[in-house]
Amino acid sequence: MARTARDQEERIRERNRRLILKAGIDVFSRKGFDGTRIAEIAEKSGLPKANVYYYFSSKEEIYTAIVAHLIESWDDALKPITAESEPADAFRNYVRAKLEYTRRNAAESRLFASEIIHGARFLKKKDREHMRQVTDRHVEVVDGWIAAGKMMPTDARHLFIMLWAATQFYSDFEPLACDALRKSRLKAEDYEKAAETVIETLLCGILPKA
Amino acid sequence: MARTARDQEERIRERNRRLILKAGIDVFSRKGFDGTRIAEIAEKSGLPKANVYYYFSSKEEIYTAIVAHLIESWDDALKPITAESEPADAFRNYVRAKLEYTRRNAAESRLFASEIIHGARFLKKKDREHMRQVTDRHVEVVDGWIAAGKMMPTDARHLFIMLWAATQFYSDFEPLACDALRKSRLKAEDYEKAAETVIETLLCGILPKA
DNA sequence: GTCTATAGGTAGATAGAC
DNA sequence: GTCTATCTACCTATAGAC
Repeated sequence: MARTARDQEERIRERNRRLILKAGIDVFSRKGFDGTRIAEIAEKSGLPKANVYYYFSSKEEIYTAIVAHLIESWDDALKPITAESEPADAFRNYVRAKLEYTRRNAAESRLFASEIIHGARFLKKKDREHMRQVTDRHVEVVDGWIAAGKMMPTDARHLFIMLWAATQFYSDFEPLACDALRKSRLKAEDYEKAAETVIETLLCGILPKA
Repeated sequence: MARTARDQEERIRERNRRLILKAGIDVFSRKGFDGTRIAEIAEKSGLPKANVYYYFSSKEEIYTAIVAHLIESWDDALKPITAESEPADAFRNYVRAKLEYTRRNAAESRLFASEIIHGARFLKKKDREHMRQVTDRHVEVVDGWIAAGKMMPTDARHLFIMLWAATQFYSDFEPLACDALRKSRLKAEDYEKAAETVIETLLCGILPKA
């Protein structure tokens, strides 16, 4: 009986934390850290403001919890780059997975972009180091492909920056992407066309083969 | 005599407005719109806070003045794309000019990026329309090159998004670029290497020529 | 665990003397 | 045109009853 009651409380805690984080992603991504009001996060999550402070001791704590969580989530999207795969397949899958992920998690993506643009004030050293190491591993794989003659010699680090930039753009800078495409909103098919263009350009370039 | 005095006042006005806008770019780009304090802009420009309000009636007015101005400035960087030039030369020049511009105006670039990420709240309709038209003209040129067999068939709009994304990234997301390149700060030579990688990939792709 | 009320501090904007 | 003092509003965070 005591057992059940405690479980019940634990479930409520878990649920409320989730509600707060979800609302936080929404508000932080639209207003930025300083523009965000705890009152709005409270409202969005259906809790009184004081309850938000019961679960998180400060605005910063909510924010950093969100940032730390989304960095973890990215590791999945980056898995296609392994030494066993062929470069063309690996990059195709990478670009598709990354675009699909940012499309489905546009708010998180924007929140992170804003955090970086404003100097990565709240990005934990540990998380940055993790990202650096993931990049290092991918660079090694690409350098291996180049050494094996499977790819043209290229700077792998700049190559990954290019792919990251191109795939993030559609969600992070959606108003610009909409303007450039002359659409009022981006749909799944626009992301599909984006993937095609990025992949085709990346693999073959734009000059005629002649 | 009255003439000289008025000119003198006009010069002072011009100078102070400039000082405020310059300080504004610095602070807004680091802290975002809501994170920025007028007191800090005043301090940076060497004026008392009340004087800032003498020249601009609100925080928003300073901010929108900055945004409107930097959109104009970009037109120059985009000039290399004209129908008379060859695609390879045009893109080479475009990428170089754009990277050079963002490197030299990193703060403005970040300010604009932050504005877009947070929904382009303060971007004037007129300015957006101007940007759309510039894109349209460039798309026409590229489509012409494709029709003339000077380029592989590609979606020109997505192609420009890709170039814009890749060239903005180094200044806008400098902390990420530094991490990816394993450098503590970006120098001119890093932008040079970026230009090479982007141009080479764009023109020829990464697959071996067989 | 939940919630009302409020303390405490800060920042945008203005009044008004010089 | 310049600047000090201040008004007003709002927001983070907490106290303390239930």
